[in-house]
Parts: sequence; structure tokens; C-alpha cells
Amino acid sequence: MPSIKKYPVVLAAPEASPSARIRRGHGRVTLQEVAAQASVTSITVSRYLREPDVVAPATALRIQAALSATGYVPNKQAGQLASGHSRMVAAIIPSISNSIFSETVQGLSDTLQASGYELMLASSGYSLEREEAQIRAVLAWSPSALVVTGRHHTVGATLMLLGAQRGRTPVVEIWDQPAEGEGSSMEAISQVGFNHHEVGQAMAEHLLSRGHRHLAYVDSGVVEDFRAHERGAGFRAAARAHSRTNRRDTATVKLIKPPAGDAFECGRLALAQIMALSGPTVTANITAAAFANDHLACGALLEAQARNIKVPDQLALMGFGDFPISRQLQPQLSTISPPRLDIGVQAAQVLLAALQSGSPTAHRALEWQMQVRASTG
Amino acid sequence: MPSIKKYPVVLAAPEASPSARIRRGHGRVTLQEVAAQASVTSITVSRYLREPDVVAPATALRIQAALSATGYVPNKQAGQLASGHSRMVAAIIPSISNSIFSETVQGLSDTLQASGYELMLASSGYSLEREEAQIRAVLAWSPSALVVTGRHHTVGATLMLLGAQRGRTPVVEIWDQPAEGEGSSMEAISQVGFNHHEVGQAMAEHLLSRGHRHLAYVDSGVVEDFRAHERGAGFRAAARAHSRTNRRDTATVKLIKPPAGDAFECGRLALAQIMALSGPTVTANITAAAFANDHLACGALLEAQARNIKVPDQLALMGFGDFPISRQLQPQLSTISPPRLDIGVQAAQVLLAALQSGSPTAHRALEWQMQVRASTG
DNA sequence: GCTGGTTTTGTTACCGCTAACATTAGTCAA
DNA sequence: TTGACTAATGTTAGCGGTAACAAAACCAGC
Repeated sequence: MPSIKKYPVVLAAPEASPSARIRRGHGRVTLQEVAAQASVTSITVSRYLREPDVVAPATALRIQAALSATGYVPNKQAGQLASGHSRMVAAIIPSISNSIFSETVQGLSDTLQASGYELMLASSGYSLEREEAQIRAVLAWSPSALVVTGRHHTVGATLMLLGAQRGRTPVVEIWDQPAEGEGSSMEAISQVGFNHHEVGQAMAEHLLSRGHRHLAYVDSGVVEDFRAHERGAGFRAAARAHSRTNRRDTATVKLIKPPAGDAFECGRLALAQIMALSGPTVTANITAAAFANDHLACGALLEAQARNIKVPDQLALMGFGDFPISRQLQPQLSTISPPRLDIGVQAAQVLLAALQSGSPTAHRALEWQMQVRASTG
Repeated sequence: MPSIKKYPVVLAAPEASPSARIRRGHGRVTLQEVAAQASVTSITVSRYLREPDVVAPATALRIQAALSATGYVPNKQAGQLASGHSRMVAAIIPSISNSIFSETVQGLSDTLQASGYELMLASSGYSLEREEAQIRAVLAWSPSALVVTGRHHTVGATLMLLGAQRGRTPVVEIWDQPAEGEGSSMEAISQVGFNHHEVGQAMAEHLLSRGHRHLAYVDSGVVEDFRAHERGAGFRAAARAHSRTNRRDTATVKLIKPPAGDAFECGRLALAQIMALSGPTVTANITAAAFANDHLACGALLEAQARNIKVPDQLALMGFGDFPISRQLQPQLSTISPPRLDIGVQAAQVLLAALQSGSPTAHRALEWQMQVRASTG
């Protein structure tokens, strides 16, 4: 229960500033005070701050002087209340510490900042329930725009997003893009990302093209990491498609679900599991594995080294994310390079465009690249 | 698992709420409207939202119904304007994408969120100039409290921070703590972090204790990464102290400044540079190196492997940060484990304490640990 | 000097909510 | 029944800005 203690109605303390008249209100310098010092009214100062050119040069000088003399700091809340514009964007991401998103947030933040927008950040911990709560919370701040991660939300969250959009608050979903045809008639929410199903397919196809027929997909340990699951689905789909097309050339996919925890360690475990599946008693040894992210894959790669398993000869490995470490290990890890930073930058651009020119919802399918390196031969 | 199916985007709707009068203002449901529907006045609804217990149970029920019927979303700006409390904390960090800070931000965000505070985030890109601008910008939002990184700021920034503090906006500097005695008479700003000079000393002492006398410190490639520089200073200081104490047992430190760029690559370059400094013509070969962060150190470690340099026998290496990768490589990297997450959590706690009970400035010196692993013998 | 148009500045009325005080209804002992 | 006290709700007056309109001040050309 929130402690809502009764305020002692003291307020005490003259607190006086040098130009010490007693200040009502909450103690900050107001436009009025600046205006008085510049011998104008507050609206003129307000105008000067927003459109310096419309005030007469002489007045501008006096205002400038008054501003710095008083150390005026604008009150955005009051401004937004009066004008209806907050110049603040709220973003909700699954995890701040996950390096895959932090770069996106950096892109968002930098791009928005350059246009004078502040960023309010919340993380949902990969929980859709929490995401809904966060959306509700940040909407109370009347953000100029809203960024959410992925296209999967609770019903309540979806309603809020659509409601926001209708209320002229642009919304963009990042890091995702619907599967072919799924988009349906009217996708009302902008998207900046890519199709993870396709990525999964591409990963499988790459491994198949290298001659592997018995594959594993090591999923993310995070339960609600929908995008990782979707890559897995694409991966399996591609294998099935291969089996269907080439009659007596069957491809199999073993799905491995690591526990939650340190990704490198999970990757090591996954490798152990894969190796346990192989062996003399097994008819079809797994010869290639794809991972939900590079950290898992690197863990597996390192474990393979430790076990003296030759990569890629005995086992080919590939990751997702193209983290810096992946090109440092021996052999270098094949991986998918997603536009981590660019997703943030472009999401910001989509929002800014919508805010400035009311452009409609945008669907930017960003490019990702497959980095074929030594770990897949 | 919550239902997250693709919603048929119908909803369309004539926009009008059932009680469809034309709405003035900025188009959101106001307390007044909720109040009307519950046959009370707005203040009663306002009270219900803040202190549910003071309204009569019967009234509470009507209000509840009206709230959900109208889909009321509070307007925090109006609330803060009237009450003076924003329930929002602003944080300014050097880099969002740097994994060392992202975990801190996660801790901040989670802890604050749990107490109903939102987080406004800005990144300064390791520039004090930009930091000052960011502080100015976020202050316009009247945050309840302010988090900045480090104890070094521009003069203007310092003035603003002290001003904020005087104005009952708690401020905390994270990730830093002044050197012994430097604290001076009146440290007016809370701090949650640790002393980087001491860390540097500890690193040098560890290497010295292992018998190394010719050391290198590989600094951060980032110009204004003061904390890394400070660790370097501590490192040199410890070596000098050793030389001074033990007369004819001189320890030397070579300072290496890598370029900006991918940390692993910089680490590789640094290793190359260290090896170039050694050799038959050189009297004193460097036998141990400390790095400003684990990524640099890992880069060097991998490069050493590639060059067939034995770690730690030919060259001992140690990092800072204790990133997950560091314990995965062979040999495992000795490093300093800083309380990345805890800095965020405790900073939030300090601020919350200050907000709730007006507790004075706090200086929490957090524990860090040295992880002695195979890379230093 | 006057007219009409353009700059420049001011007046007014809120934005949506809450602190402080005011009022009314309700309870209970005498 | 009544007065005194408590519980519940209402009234008022802003918080610090800005949109929209209104009024000066200025300027050229006749």
C-alpha cells in the first residue's frame, strides 16, 4: 500500500532566492518572473522561447538577459498541459540489459534527442502482462509517441495501442514483422523490423545447402521470447519443406530448449545435449545446430572446443545477433546480423515523420544479413 | 500464457464514447467526466485514486464502475503541475549500449518501477558537454530525482545538480566515489559506487604479488571515460609505491591508449603493441597487462592465443567488469567484478529513501571483488 | 495627416488536476 | 433531542504555461 502520509502543512523555510520575494508555487522561476524582469508579459517570453524570430530584436535581447539572470528552467508539464504536446517518447522493451535491445535503445535515444524529444524507458522483463501495465503507466504521461517491442501483446495492450494511435499518438512496433500473408487487411500499427520466420528459414536453408540433414534448433531460454521461437518455427518449416520437395532426402530438426540463465552456460549445456543425442546407438547424428542467439552459440562453440569436437567438421554451428565476440572466436561464428542500431534509428524516424507531417503508419522491413563464417564451413 | 493472437483489427468505431458529447481539451477522458458518471465531483474521484480508503465504500464502487466504463487514463502532467510531485526519475548515463551501464539501468528501472516511478533516460555519449545539456533538458520535466554518472561534470552541470538538490530534488552520482581524502568538507551529492583508484591499485598489487615487475595498463579508447583513467592512475600509483618501498625492486608501468572502436579489436591491437615493446633489444619485457575492461582483455587474450603466446606464463592478463565471456575463455580471465546491477538498485533505494523520508545525502561505497582466475596464474 | 497592412505585444481563458479550506451528513453520549 | 465530534464530500483557487484572439505600434504611400 502506498504510504500517503498526511503532509504537515508547514512548508516552513523562507527558502528565499537572492531576488528574494517569497515565491508561491513550487519554487521554480516562472515565465512571469522572467517577463517582469524584461518588462514584457509572459506570453512574449513564451513566444521568444518557441519562435525567437517573431519578437522584436530589442525585446529579444532584454528577454535573453532576463532568462540568464533568473536561470529560468521551463516547465514541460505546464507546457504540455497547455499545448497538448509533450515532446517525449515512451519505449517499452523486454530487457534493458540484453545487448540486443540496448543498441536499439541507443539509436532511438540519439535520434529522438537530436529532434528535441526525451525518452521514457520501461522494461517488461519479457512479460506481456507487465508490458500491458507499462503501457498503461506511460500513457498517463501523454507521450508524443510510443514504441513497443514485437507484435504480440495482450488484448488490453492492443486496445490501448490502437486507442493511442486513434488519438494521434503514433505507435511503432520494433524488432518484428508479421509472417507472409498474416498481415491481414488493416495493420493499424507501424512496424520497424524484420520477419523472424524468414530468418529461421534462411538459417536452415544455409545448413541444408551445406549438406546437413539432421539439425538442431536451440531456442532461447526465455519463455516469452517470441521472436526466437518464431525463428525456430521458420527453421523447422524450411526443413519440412526440404523433406517434402526432395522425396527421399529427409531433413530432421531437433528442438532444444535450454533453461534460463547465463547464455554461454546454456549454450554449453545445449551442446552437451546435442552430443548426447548422437552416438553409436542413434541412427541419425545431428551435424549442425542453429541457436536463438550468438551467446548461446558461442557457449556451444567453446564447449565444443573443450570437448575436442571439430567445428564445423563434426558439428556446424550458427548463431543470431552478430555480437562482437562471434567474430573473435576460432572458428568464427556464422550468424545473422540484424540491424540492431538501425531499428532504433528508423523507428525514431518513423515516429518523427508521423509527428511532423502526420504520415500514415509505416511498415519498414529492414535488411538483415547472413554472415557466413568458418563455423558452418 | 496470455492470449496474444493476432487481433482482428476491427474496433474501428465511430470514435464516440457512448456518452458522446463533443470533447473539448485534448481529447482524453477527464476526471470531471468520470466524476459526472459516478455522481460525485472530480475531487472525490481524485481522492479515490490516491487514497481509496477515505471515500465511502458505496461511492468507491460507483467510481470504480465509472473509471472502467470511461477508460480513464490519468494525466500525470496535470497532476504534477497541481501537486508538485512528478513520480519520475531522470537518469543520464554515458552510453546505453555499453553493457556495463545497461545492467545498472535495468536495476534502476526495475527498482523505481516497483515504487511507481517512471524512468526518463538520456545518454551523454561520454561527453560532459552533452551531459550538461541533458541535465538542463531533463530538469525541465521536474523529475522527482536525478541520476548522473560519475563525479566529474562541467561547472554548469555541477551548479544545476546542486541547485536541484537544494530544491529538494535528490541527486545521486553513480559508478564513482572520490579518492581518499578528496571528498573535502561538503560533498553535497549522494554517491553510489566505488573508488576506481583503489581498484587500479588492487589490480597492480595483484600482478606485483605474482612477481610481475614490468606492467602495462591498457586504457579505454574513450576519451572521457574518467573511471577507466582513474583505475589507470591507481595502477601506476601502486607500481610507484612498490618501487619506492622496495628500493632495488623497481616496477614499471607502460600506459597504452588504444584507438576508439570495437573493443575486442582494440584489445588485439594492444596486445600487438605490448609484444612489439618486448623482444631481444628491450631490456625489460612486459610480463603482465591490465585492461580498462574485459572486452579489451578478451581481445588481447584471443590474440595471444592466435600468436601462440602462453597466458599467463609469458604474459598475464586481467580485465575489469566481469562480463560473462570472461569466464568462458581459456584460460579464464582474471578480472574485477563490479556491482553492475546493484549500483542501479541501490541508487534507486537512496533516491526513494530521500524522497520518502527526506533522508540526507548518502554515500554508499559498494563492494567489488577481484576474480582471480587462470589468466594471471 | 490619414489609411490599410504588417509587426509586435497583450488579454483572456483555459489545459486537468490537487491543496487547503468549507460544508454537509452521520454517530453517539448525555 | 441536542451538541460535539468524525467521516465524507464539495468549493475555490491556483500550478505554469499556451492558443486564440485583440489591440497597439509601426510603416509606407498617397
